Amino acid sequence: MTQPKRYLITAALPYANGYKHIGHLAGAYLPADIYVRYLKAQQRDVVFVCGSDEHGTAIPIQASKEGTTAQAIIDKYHPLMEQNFKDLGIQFDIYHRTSDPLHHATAREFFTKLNDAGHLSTQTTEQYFDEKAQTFLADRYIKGTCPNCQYPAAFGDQCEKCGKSLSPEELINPVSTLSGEPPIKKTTQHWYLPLNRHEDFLRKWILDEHANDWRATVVGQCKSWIDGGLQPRAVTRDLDWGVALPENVEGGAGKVLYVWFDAPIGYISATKQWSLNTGKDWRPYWEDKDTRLIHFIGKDNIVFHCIIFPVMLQLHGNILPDNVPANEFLNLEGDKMSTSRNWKLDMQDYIDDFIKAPGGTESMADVLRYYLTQIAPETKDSEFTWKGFQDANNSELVSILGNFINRSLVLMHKLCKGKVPPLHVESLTETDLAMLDSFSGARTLIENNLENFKFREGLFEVMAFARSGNQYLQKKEPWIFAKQVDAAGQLLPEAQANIDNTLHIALQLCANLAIFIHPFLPFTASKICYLLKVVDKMLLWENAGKTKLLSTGYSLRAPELLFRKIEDEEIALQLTKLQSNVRMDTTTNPGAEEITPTAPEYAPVKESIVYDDFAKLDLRNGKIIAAEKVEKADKLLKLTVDLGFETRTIVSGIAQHFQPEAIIGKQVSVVVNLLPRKMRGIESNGMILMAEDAEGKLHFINPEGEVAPGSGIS
RNA sequence: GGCGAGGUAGCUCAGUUGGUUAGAGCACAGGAUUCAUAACCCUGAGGUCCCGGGUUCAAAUCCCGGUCUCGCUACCA
Repeated sequence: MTQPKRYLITAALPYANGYKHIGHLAGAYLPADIYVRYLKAQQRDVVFVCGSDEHGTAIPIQASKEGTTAQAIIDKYHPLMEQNFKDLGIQFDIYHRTSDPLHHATAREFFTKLNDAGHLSTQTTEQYFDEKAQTFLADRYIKGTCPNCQYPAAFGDQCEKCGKSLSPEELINPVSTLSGEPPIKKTTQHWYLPLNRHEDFLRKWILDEHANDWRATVVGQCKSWIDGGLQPRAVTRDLDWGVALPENVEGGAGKVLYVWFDAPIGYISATKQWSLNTGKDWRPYWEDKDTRLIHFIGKDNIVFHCIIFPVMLQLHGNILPDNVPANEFLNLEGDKMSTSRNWKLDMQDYIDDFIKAPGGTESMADVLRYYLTQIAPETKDSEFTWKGFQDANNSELVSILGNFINRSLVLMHKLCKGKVPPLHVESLTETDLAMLDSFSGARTLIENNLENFKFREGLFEVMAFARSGNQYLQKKEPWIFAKQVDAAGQLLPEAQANIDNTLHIALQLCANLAIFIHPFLPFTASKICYLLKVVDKMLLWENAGKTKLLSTGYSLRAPELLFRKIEDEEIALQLTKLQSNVRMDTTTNPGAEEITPTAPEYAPVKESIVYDDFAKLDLRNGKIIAAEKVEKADKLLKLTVDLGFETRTIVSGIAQHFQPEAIIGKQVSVVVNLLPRKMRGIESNGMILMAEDAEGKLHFINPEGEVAPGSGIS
């Protein structure tokens, strides 16, 4: 593989609606940072871009939760996230934001170019518009009389009574469910990215050309999408938060770009901002074929970075990504990380507890980087446990890496007067030579792993190198030679030569360790440099594997410990904290995800109703007398419910929460005057009321004691 | 239900195009040692390679069926 002229590395734009957790860190930012640091150590031309994704509907939703404005939300979280990354040593060349005017201009330009060239399709429709609410109405927000069966409360997409699919235009006397007013018709036009036109290109590019060099899970996911048939995807939407369409675009007023379209363009605007900051040209990074573009993301983002954005880039005349090393998910203590349940570890929390707390150090950032790299979900989901974290620190960082550096320096101070001892070539043993020989081999191993995005294995090789240092010292036993003295108490010259050689080599190994560990643990690498009294420039990769990095006679600093032990109490504290935090705090830090718009966790309180509206509902107590799973549906249970006056079949979407056998005999609350509806071929006559808790689990709503089936509820 | 990725030691994971006795780190046990943060070093124990068939001289690896986990998707009024 020939080396490209330059690299552009991106890490998924974090969504600016709350703190990001360590799953995000392990999935995208940390591997990206390791890769970038390695490339930079190689002195390659590389730009590492990232930034906050500040559009989409989740931002205004978060704003209403926090009782503030969308702008205030992004202004709050953008700097916080930027600082979190800094504290953990994630070293972006630019951390931009999509609310920046430069981004808006870039995204508009991108849209315009595609639109002018005819790469977007449009669809103009007359859509119902609620003047009172000042918004276009989605189909299900419109009600009216069904043209088919005259049922007066049919929805805009389907009549509940006769089951006929409808469009809002067919409804007689349509009414907005938001305001209750008759909506007016307003012409609206939307733009679409016709992905279906590019199926051949995607098939060839991904399934042929990258079948082997991309991760299996990435290719598989793409294949699944392509085989499923690609559909045109709406690029615009009627919303007031986002990148407004260019003014000269006819019919574009009041519309913004869909967040999935504008967010990845954020990589380009970030590069432009970097260009403004540094005076370097941004264009080659996005246009020159000699640039290698790499997107680091989590697996939830595969479709955007492998299907949609590449199509956009290709149409716009940009280069395509060379690889998209998507990671799987990171679980926490036996369970999926969840923001809504607060089962997670935020970067901010880790920083507060281990780095910025009294007695905290920067090196604790490296401990997290170490453990997260060691368990990186490169091929399958993996799990963060506090015990694992403690073990990784105490048994590996402290005992192997930290200990080797420390014992080398201590021995050197005790046996070599605090200076790098000379190398006595004539007295080198086989062990010495083998050790020296292994330096370059270690470099090659680590290098190959890093080039192929195998960070877990790369880090393992670094530790293996440190371990070999311990074995070396053990074999050479300089502390034994230190006892070989003559009658006058003077150390024998052969013994001194042997000691000198051992420590000379051990110290050169320390210097190499600094270089090798640097992409992974940058703070540790700097600290080793400090102890060895060398400048950070030594960390350049060209020095890796060299055996003469430290010059003879150079005096080094007194040893300081690189890592401290993590006590059981600290781990217990974190576990307690995790448990006690569950379910609290559901009002802040909502759905954390990049690019993909998210659904609200709390629906806003609905429009007030009068008592008569409520009285229309007929709610009854019922008893489940039979339950079975509906075929070919994951979520549906077919229930037979005794309502006293009759027995009904009701289909309910609760299969993932209850075993059919376990709910027989349960009392339930039923809406009995809901019109029948067919689901998976079975007619459902009513609806079971359920409560959803913070964990998303469903619970029946039922009376405290036994109440006769058919009894009214009000 | 459809599609995709996985299931290998107590834990985290390697296992290239089938090829001796399936590997590593950590944890665990025993030993040795004392320069080092009760650290290191050596040795060892520990496996139904998810299950069942099939192909083959030979299967963790290839094929078929099943099962479990995760993700996407459909079903949720």
